[in-house]
Amino acid sequence: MKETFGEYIKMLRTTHGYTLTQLAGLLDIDFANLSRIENGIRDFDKKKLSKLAEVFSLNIEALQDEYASDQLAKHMYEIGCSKELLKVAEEKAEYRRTLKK
Amino acid sequence: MKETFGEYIKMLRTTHGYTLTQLAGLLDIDFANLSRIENGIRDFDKKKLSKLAEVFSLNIEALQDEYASDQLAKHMYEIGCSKELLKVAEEKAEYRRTLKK
DNA sequence: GTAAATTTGTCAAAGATTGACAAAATGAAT
DNA sequence: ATTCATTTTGTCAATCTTTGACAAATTTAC
Repeated sequence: MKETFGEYIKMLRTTHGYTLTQLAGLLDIDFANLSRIENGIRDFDKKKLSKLAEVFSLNIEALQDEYASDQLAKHMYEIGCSKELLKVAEEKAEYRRTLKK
Repeated sequence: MKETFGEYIKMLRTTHGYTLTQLAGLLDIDFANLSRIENGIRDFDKKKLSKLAEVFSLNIEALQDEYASDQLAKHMYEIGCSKELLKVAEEKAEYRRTLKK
């Protein structure tokens, strides 16, 4: 899925014909902040993922992966992550895995 | 470099024969917290990277990359990042790059 | 044993994120 | 062009997280 998590939510919302107010109500969040989430200004609250999955009948594990990959992509984007830096990070992540065993 | 940033600092400190108190003094941080940083309990403060580079005569850009890759590795480790998830994240990071132009 | 060094405990201060509501802007319909 | 619904932006207090600071406990080296 090549879109931000916010764009994904907006797609879900519009294809289901919901307004911000309606979806925000179902998710129990402020509609103005949902707007910010869709536009990438704020993050979607991780704790609300299960509710989001419920509302749109999505697989929760898949949704969590969408979320996690989006957060990681954001991190990578923010640090201006080159291929080389990513490679180093992968090795270091692997190293951390070896540590905790 | 296959170690955490904290381990890297500890290596630098010990090879230079500094105690926690001494290095903490040079970096202007609390020695107890430096201990936590070395042991991965707390993060090194990004804003102190230039001071760290100064103290050990390190290339600042290389040090910043060490730091960034460590932070990314930590993030990857924390979410239990699989190869597949990382691949998706890379694509999403690329997508974000295309957006901001 | 003890002195130095390191680690752990704790908590207040600083910083970042989120919730909430108001107000402004956009857009669609007529 | 006016109105009404919707979306976006502004603001700020509340909440959550991180950091700084110092005390106390533990470990290490002699």
